[in-house]
Formats: sequence, structure tokens, C-alpha cells
Amino acid sequence: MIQHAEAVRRVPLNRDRVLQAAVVLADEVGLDALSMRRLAQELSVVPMALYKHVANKEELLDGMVDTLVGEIDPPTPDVPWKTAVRLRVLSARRVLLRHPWARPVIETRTNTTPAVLGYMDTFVGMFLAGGFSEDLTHHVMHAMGSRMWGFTQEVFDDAGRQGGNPKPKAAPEVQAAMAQVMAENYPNLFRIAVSAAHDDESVVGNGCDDQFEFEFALDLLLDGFERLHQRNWTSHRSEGA
Amino acid sequence: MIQHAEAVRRVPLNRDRVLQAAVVLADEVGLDALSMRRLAQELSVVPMALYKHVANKEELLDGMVDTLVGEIDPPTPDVPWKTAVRLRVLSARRVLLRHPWARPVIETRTNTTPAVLGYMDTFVGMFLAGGFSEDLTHHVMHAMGSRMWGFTQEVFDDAGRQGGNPKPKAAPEVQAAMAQVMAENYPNLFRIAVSAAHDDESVVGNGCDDQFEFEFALDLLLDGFERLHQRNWTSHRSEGA
DNA sequence: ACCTGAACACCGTTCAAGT
DNA sequence: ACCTGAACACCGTTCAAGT
Repeated sequence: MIQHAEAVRRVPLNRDRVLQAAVVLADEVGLDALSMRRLAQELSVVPMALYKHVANKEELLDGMVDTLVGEIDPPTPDVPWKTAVRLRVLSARRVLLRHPWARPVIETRTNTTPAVLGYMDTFVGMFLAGGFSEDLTHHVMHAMGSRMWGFTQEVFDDAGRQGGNPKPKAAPEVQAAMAQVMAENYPNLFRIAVSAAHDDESVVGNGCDDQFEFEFALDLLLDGFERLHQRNWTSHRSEGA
Repeated sequence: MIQHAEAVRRVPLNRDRVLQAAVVLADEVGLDALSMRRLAQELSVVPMALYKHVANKEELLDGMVDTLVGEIDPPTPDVPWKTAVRLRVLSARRVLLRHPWARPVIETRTNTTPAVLGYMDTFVGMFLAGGFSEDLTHHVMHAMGSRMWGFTQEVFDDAGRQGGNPKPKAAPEVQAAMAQVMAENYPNLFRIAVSAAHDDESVVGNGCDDQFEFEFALDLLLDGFERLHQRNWTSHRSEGA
């Protein structure tokens, strides 16, 4: 009897099962609640058992990012570089929006795994295939930054929040008071808030369309890259200083 | 005697002293080592004493960011918007480079303090003073993102590392082996690495000039903003969808 | 080979008590 | 009013032991 029960639950807990469980758990309970202890519990195992498959928590997080990379579409063949880059970035973005824990985890990675290097490599490949010089491609990749992953460090929005609780909206009279305070103390912010909200409900809450803003900046950069490419831009690192 | 000794050490520990000490401690020992307990110890006080001046650790971090904001230069008067924005961003960047803990802390802030709102407000003001529409200014601020703070989420570099340990560079034969592996597995990354390193020592280590890359992307965006402004660009939020 | 138990050295924070 | 002591409910990780 005991033998049988053990056989049932002892699906032998390989690295993949650990990573898979970690992703599911993080999706469900959020990053803060993802501890080695809690993950072990979810797998009906003592915390220490995890350390046979993952060196430490950092490596667990590295592995979780690797599974994300696998969800991003490969480059679309036979389209211009700009389309290819755009499609791939937006694919990455969809993946990221499905896994809210991913942004902070990617931001804090300090090791670059082979899977991540592979992703970067195909990303670089899209520019090179489009005829970009190595030099321009290099700087372009830097300018892409985390946009390569489908996100940017947003300064206004609350997308970074933990639990998915949307902004609790205040009572109308409180909103009016807030608008008053804002107009007095932050006149410039007030101007753009009013302007942005003119077909929106609330003046003070952020009625921003994150997807629009993301694509706005992305396209601004892509257009800039295109212009530099057409001009055969080069950094002058080998000349001056 | 006891009375006197108490009087000496009991500089009464107000909010400012707590924040100041926190900044100094974070500068010295890094963000990970900044705990409420350690901070209390530094102030010769029991951990709980801090909670009379700061609601919790989040509020401590908020306060630390506020002190940073105070170190950023105000907008330079009587210069074109582009110059003003550029100078201010680079001032913010210098502040950030002095306080390596600031980037991750800013990234995780979820409350916007009055000091931060004030900073944003004067930032917005530079565009409005330059004749930008509220609409364009709004999207431009989003596109700036964390560049407003003088940083971007860098994907290549190791600036995000904790203690300031610079990359340990490998022995020449190891480097050669790494280059071999890289050329085989990541041919595109290899191409730009070789290109970037042609007057640099190492092919595999990143010989990237962070400041150059930061300004490259910043200027690309500023040029893009300028072009949109000259064209009287508008988002078409009120028309279509 | 793979998993476990007990322990170590930490966290942030609460609560009731001291002066 | 301001600070303290002791405790609670957690962490990640090590080490020696079990099967």
C-alpha cells in the first residue's frame, strides 16, 4: 500500500517539472508569494528537494525566463526588417502580459542564459538581414533595450503592481478635490491630464492606453533606425576619441 | 551620568535623519543589505523605533527617492526645449550613477509622492514651454519613460549588478573558446560583438559605452519628438475608435 | 541517486509594555 | 511622546543523515 502511494506521487521531479510549476505558481499567486518553500509545498516535497534540480532561487528565475522565451514567436520570414521586428516585439509583449511576474524578473536577471542569447541572436539577425551595418545594429539593440522583451519601464502607469487590483476610483467629490489640488500644485501635469481625458471619465486616474503608448515609442524608434540606416550612419568610435 | 549619556546619543531621530541614514547606508552596502534592522542598528536604535517615523519599508524607499529628486538640477532657463530636456535628463543620470540602488528602487515604486509629481510636472513644463501640444506632450512623456530618470532598462550591460564588482575577465585561451562557441551558436551576436570590439580588448566581454548608448537612444527620441512637433502631429483618439 | 529533518542566520512587522 | 523586548510568521540555504 505504502509502496503504491509513493509510486503515485513520486513523479520524479525533474528540472522541467520544477520550472513549469514555478511559472504556474507565479502566474497564480504573484512574484512575491513565489518562495522556494511555497513552490516545494505545491510539489508536495520538502524545500530542500528543489535544490537538487536548481542551484538556488536565482537559477530558478533564470529558468522561468527561459520558458517564456519559448513562448515568443520566431521571426516572420519574408517580410521587411521593420515589419519583422515590430511583429516579434508585439509577440513578446503578448507573452509578457500573460505573465505579469516576468517584467521584474527580466529586469533583475544578471546571468544571460543560452536561451536568452539565442533570442537576442535572432533579434539581431532581423536587422542584419535588413542590411543594417554591424555598427548600427549594435547601437540599435541598445536603443531597443527592454522593448526587445515587449515592455518599457513605464513611469505613469500601475502595470507594475502586484495583485491585479485595478485602481480604486474615488468618489466624485473627492475627484474634484484632487483635481483642484493637482491644478494648483502640478499645473503642467494637470494640462495634459485634462487633455488626455477629454473623452474619458476621470481626470485624475490615468486613462492611458498602454498599448498605444508602447507602439508610439516603438515606432518612433523604428522610424529613427530606418532614417539612420538610409543615411549609412556610423558611430565615429574609430576616429575621434 | 546616565542622563548625560542618553542626552548625547538621543538626537531625537526624526524622519529626515532616518531617510538620510538610509541613503548613506544604501550607497555604502547596497540595496540588498538595506534592511530595517540594519538601518536601526546604524542609528543605534531598536528596529521598531523606525516605525514611528516611517510607516513601513515601502515608505522608507519612497522617501529615499524623494531625497534623490532633490539632487536633480532644475530646468535650465532660457534655452530651447530640446537643450533643456537633454540637460535635465543628463543631470538625473548623474544623480542615478552616484546612487546605484536608485534604479531598482524607482522601478518598483508604486506610490507617486508629491516630490516625484513635482519633478514630473516641471519635466512636462519643458515641453509645453517649447510649444508642444498637450496631446503630443502626453505621449512624449510616455516615450521618455524611465529616461526621465536618467536610465533605461539596459539589456546587455551589467550596470544592474549589486556590489560594484566589474566583470571578471577570463584567461585568453578561455576567451578564444568562448568566441568559438559564440560564433557557432550566436552568429549574429558574434558579428556585432566583433565589430564593436575592433579597437577594444575583448570580443566577448561587453566593451559598450553606456553613456554613449544612453545618449544615442535619447537623441533618437528627441529628434523624433521634434519631427512630430513640427508636423503638428496629433493622436486621433477623438476620431476613430 | 534522490529526498528529508533540523537547524542557521536572517527578514518585516505587531503588540503590549516600559519611561 | 517616544522608544523597547519579545514574539510571530515568514525567508533562502547548509549540513548531516536517511532510504
